[in-house]
Amino acid sequence: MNNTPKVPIPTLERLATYFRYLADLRSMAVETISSTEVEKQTGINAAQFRKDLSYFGEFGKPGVGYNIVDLQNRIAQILRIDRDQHVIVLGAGNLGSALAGYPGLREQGFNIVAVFDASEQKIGQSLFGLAVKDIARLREENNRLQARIAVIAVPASAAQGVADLAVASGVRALMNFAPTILKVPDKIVVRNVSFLQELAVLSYHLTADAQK
Amino acid sequence: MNNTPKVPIPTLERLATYFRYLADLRSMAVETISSTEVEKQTGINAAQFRKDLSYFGEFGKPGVGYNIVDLQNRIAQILRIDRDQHVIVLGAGNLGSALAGYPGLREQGFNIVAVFDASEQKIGQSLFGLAVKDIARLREENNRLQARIAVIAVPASAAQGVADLAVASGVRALMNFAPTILKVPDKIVVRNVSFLQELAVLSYHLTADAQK
DNA sequence: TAGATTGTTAATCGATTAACAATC
DNA sequence: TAGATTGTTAATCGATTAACAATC
Repeated sequence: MNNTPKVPIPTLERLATYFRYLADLRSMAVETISSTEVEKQTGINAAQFRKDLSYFGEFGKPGVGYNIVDLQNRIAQILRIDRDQHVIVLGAGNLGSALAGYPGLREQGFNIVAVFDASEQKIGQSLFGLAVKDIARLREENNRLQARIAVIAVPASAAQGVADLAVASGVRALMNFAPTILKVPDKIVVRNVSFLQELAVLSYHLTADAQK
Repeated sequence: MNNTPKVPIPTLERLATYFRYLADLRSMAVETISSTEVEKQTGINAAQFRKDLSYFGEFGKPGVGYNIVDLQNRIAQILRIDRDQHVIVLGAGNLGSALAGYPGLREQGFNIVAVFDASEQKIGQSLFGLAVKDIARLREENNRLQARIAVIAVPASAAQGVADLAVASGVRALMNFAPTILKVPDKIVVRNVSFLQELAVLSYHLTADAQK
């Protein structure tokens, strides 16, 4: 029984943007906002904004707009960031360490509960108050931690193995920083973050004849 | 005179993926590859692959496939990663430091030439062999460095100011890690990397009724 | 009530994929 | 030549945006 009519990924991404934007408005003690005002300030088309929300219900009042606090709460519910989400970081290199210490995540309800690594030197070290754990013990540890989201921050050569281990340990969603295509079971969601891809797009647009 | 018929962004992103994938094949001493083989190994539709390349010319031989070395070189040319691209990192916090030390970038032709920060304590420190420079001197420094790509790794509150400074210093492409919407002149390209967005999409898909 | 703004339908735009003639 | 695979056109799919009746 599936009543939500398949929400586009871009809509979910924008929802996260709205959430943050609403937090800013909230701190400025604004009460309501209209979709045209959203467009002015974020550049996201007003119809787009209304359409995005329409996948999940009715949130505004015709003639008035949207109550900021209410809307932010509803978006938090939709994205399941109204509760704390346990996240584990796999790989305690530069990137894994940076993520473990990134304050923005916890603020938004993503709670990094453990960091794992394979290196003898790193295991046991403290990283922003978290002890680095042996990745060989991921399964036992996650049995206790119950994290469903994992961040893969290991070298490309190790990424598939780590992903397999994560899936076997009950993880259902992966944020993958390794520049490699992961093979995972159908039920598992993967988001690839590729610095190389981003830079390549930028680099392409630097060329003279790529100008619009 | 614009002969390239507006290339979709997803095509450029996939081009970066092909580039890396071809590097792997190359190290395995494979000579040629067909689009169906690409589909099998990467999951990217064979027609998609051919279409992506078709924006830039003809690269394959009917009945044979694509020469791996040639194709990789051509893609490098298209993305301008055949030459070294100078990149500056703005912000020497956890994330900026991690990026400065990320080996994958240099391998792909992205050469981090300097790191800038505003903090007294950080200026002058060494980061993976690079001295952290005073961001107040960005303009003079980049006059010499001539970087056209900048990575913004500062807190959201500082991001717009840093972006303005970068643009005034000759930067034309921005990779923005700050969770904020940057206002920049039309000519400037921005790619936003939002960990929050990624995690929100994952988080949403953990819910039972989000299953396809 | 008149003015503003919503939620939604329909039109548009753009990207993906299937099909196939051309070609090695 | 027969078989394989390209490059490209046309069909499909999906996302964005404009338009507007409903409603505060």
